[in-house]
Amino acid sequence: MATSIEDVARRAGVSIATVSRSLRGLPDVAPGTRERVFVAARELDYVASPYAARLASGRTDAVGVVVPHVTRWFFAQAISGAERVLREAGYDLLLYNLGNGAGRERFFDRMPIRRRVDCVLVLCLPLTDAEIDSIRAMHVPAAVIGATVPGFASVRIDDVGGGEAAVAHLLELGHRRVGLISGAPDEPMHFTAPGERRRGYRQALRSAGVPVDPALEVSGDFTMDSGRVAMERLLALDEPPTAVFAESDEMAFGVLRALRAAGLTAGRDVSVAGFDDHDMAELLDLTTVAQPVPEQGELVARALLTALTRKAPPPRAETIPTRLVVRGSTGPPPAPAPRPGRTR
Amino acid sequence: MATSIEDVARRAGVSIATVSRSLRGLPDVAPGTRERVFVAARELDYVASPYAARLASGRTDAVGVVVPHVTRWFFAQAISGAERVLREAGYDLLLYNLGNGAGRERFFDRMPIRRRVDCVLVLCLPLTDAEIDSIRAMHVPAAVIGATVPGFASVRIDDVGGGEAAVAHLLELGHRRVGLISGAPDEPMHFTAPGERRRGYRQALRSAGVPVDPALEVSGDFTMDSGRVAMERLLALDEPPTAVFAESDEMAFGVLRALRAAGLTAGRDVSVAGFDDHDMAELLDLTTVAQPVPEQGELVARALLTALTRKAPPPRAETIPTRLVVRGSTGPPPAPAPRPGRTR
DNA sequence: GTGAAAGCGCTAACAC
DNA sequence: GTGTTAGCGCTTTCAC
Repeated sequence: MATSIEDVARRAGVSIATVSRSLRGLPDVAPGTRERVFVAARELDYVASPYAARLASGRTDAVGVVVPHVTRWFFAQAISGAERVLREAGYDLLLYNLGNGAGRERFFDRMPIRRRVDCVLVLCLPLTDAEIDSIRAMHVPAAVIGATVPGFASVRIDDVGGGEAAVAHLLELGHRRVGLISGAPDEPMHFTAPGERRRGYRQALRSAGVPVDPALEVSGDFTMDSGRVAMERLLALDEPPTAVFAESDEMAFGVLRALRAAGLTAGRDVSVAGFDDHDMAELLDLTTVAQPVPEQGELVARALLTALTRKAPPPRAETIPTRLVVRGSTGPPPAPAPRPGRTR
Repeated sequence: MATSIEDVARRAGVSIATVSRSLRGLPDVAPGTRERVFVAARELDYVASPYAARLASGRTDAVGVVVPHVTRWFFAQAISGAERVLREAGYDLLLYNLGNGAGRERFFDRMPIRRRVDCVLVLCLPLTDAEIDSIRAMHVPAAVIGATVPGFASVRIDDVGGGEAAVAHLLELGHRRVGLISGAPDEPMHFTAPGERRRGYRQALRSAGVPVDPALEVSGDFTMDSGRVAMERLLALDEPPTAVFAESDEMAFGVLRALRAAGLTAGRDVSVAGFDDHDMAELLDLTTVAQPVPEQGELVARALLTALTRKAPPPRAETIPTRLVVRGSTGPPPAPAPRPGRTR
């Protein structure tokens, strides 16, 4: 078997209690003793069994990270940020990738995460009430990104402000018919981004004295393909918009695709603004609202660590700012308006 | 505290051994007894403590997954494939995201993964000999994707064939000056993809009777930006290539960017072929060599599970085929050759 | 400052 | 088919 704490104790000529204390850096160990233990441990290439430690201490030193899809840009970014701070703090990261709907159901049904983590980080954005209850039933600190859940710590961006900035930019360029491609505002999913970005869109219109036209608002589901379909719908309108704000870059990519298919050029014929500043946004020259995703992962991880150490500090909901990145996909409306008439 | 196996035993009127056997589905339990145990467990909402089980059984039922960057498309895809089969098989997935070079060094130095997993899946492609030794020292089954390591199970694609197919396609279109943008062939990293894709490139040229011109081969490092820089170098040649094969889509994206910056159109002025079939390849209309990444993750995970159950089946190195996907970024060379002269 | 000993909550022999 | 019991390898009191 692997070398155990007893082997180290024997070699260092001390008791296993002293070995435990020394190696964990606890006080009340004479410097010389500690040194002898370190040497013995090194010589034996000793590593404490984490599972034995967990059993004895009651702590798991592990955090569960639940994501819908590791493959989606946003989640991968968030995980990497969270992983860094958790790992640094000595925590193990148990990954639960939900995948499809069936996987999601299975997870919340069986809760395989129970009893194996000290806290949970749920990046699974649209959370139903039942799912939230399942997490709550674990009785460990929990945190989310991009949503606000009572009792959970959370980190999110200023979605309203971001949406407003994007649309204000389009309006400043002279656009008056600005389309919106929103994510699905499923309720009660506690996923507030779609609704808030839309609020930002409307607020910007109102501030500019431009009437809100429901015909210009189309729903997608945050995938590229849904963006393409939505844009096709907008292009089919009698009076298509001269600019579009997509609530995510991936949907904006779909918009770009629809434009190309229609023989239109982004930034000239139709302006397009996205949201996220996806890695590919720069390549595609997409104007977008940048949000620092790895940083959100870091922040939420730190919030979790805080919840773990201190005595019940009420979970905070942090909001961090976004930044408009103007690129080539937005420009003034085409000189000869596609149709001279205005709705009103 | 949480409800323990004793609570269940008491409630079901049996011993803890019977509870253990019943819940784990072991034989030699009377159906009625098992049922009573199940009911009691359900009523108490009992979940066995995984860590106690690990201590007692010696198995960890966990696998460590080591990746350089979760955020890179390839790794995220591979993880999702592997996660699915591991989770289904009841394994926990411990994620180790190396991040930067420092993180990598720290990991292989401290090996925080020791004693906590039954096997390791290393997606960390370019592996040094020292790193491989660190993994070996764990004395658990290990597997890799995209490389071949003695003693480790592995899954990879036919890189030579893929590269050859891409370049053959370009040659068939009539191109005679075909550039190569390769990944860095760092040795001894055991990461064979760059070299093999290059071999495919050269093989295709030779088969077509086109001489290999070292001036047309430039190195990148698999990032988009390195692809952009490499393409700029190729465009600066006296006789720039009319077609380019990039060893990864991300580098090909950089190529597309360089072309646009130079006022050139992909597929008309210069043909571009990539490798991977990245999510964005379709949007960017990039001809590429598709490789099934999640499937590779699944396969390698299954190989690991096999290594875990059966008695030492010698680790296999599997190779799976690729598929050429022709899109708009490749076409015949421009009719009036940029420069009429030919090298030879 | 250090050691002895009692668990932590299971699994796995072994006995019945 | 079921129960008893001895660990698994630590942490944590509590003495000294």
